[in-house]
Amino acid sequence: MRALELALKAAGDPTRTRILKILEGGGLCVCQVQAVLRLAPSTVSKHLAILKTAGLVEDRRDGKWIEYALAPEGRNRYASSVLALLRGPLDRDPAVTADRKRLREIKAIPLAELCATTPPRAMTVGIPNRKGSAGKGRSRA
Amino acid sequence: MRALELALKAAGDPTRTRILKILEGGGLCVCQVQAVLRLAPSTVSKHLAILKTAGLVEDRRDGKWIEYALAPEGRNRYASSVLALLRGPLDRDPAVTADRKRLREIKAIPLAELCATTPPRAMTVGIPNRKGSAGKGRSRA
DNA sequence: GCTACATTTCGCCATGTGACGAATTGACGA
DNA sequence: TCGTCAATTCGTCACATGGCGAAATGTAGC
Repeated sequence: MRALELALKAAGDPTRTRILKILEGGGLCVCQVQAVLRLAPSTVSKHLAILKTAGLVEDRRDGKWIEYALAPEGRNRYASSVLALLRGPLDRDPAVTADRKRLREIKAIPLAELCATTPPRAMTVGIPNRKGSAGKGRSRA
Repeated sequence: MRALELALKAAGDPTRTRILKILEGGGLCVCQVQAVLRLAPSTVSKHLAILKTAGLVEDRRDGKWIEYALAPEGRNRYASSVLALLRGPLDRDPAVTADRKRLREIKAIPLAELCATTPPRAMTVGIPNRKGSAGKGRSRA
């Protein structure tokens, strides 16, 4: 039961669903995923690790980058089913289409340039990162 | 995206998976589910509420009991898919077969008798349930 | 109306999870 | 060899979740 549970829980998180949906267009390196989601690298990395443990994605080193892609059919019985479940119906979801749009822009940028501009806050245009009020998790004193 | 997320998260919990699997044999009232799972009524009720919110189950009042059953096909697009996902492959899972065995025993008991004997400790063989101290989750210092 | 009782809601505690920044790891290229 | 930099791991915080018991809810039957 554990394997199915892992797959369902992995896919049941909105951030990870977003990741799976943008990976439908093909494998991406971590910094590309990060650029689309606009989350901290450590956060993205953890989500990817969870998806990998659940068998939903696979990683492959490509030079200095690591590419993540949806797990191929047959790799994991439950994974394939869960991925199939996401395949069609969410394509009209605003969050998904927005991420896809952003992904297209990001794919146009060479990897070296994209990753270099990630740390400061290159394309995180609309996201002031909210000081500690209620935005996300962080809130120093 | 919310609907799919709810369905996946609801099904991604082991206790709720157990519930869904025992409901595959047909609708059950809360006290029957509780007797199979051997969990507190409030806990079972909460799980059922989550499954209902996710569209995976439906409830129907039947006299003084409330019967829960798997949601029929077509009721909720994602729910049907998720339920289908659970349908076959888990049938060999030890936890699932054990629950099914227990369910058969429990179905043999008339509802009035079953529910009446639930509070003290009818078939909760290994579960004393004494007030305060002997519980499980609560182990005060 | 009142009682009985199946179920739900509420309040609580322990644990899990998602987010972050800082520090660590591991390839590539100078 | 050593620095650089993508990615991961570690430590922490705020919040969500699962479990319980006690109290509230609502229906059936008196």
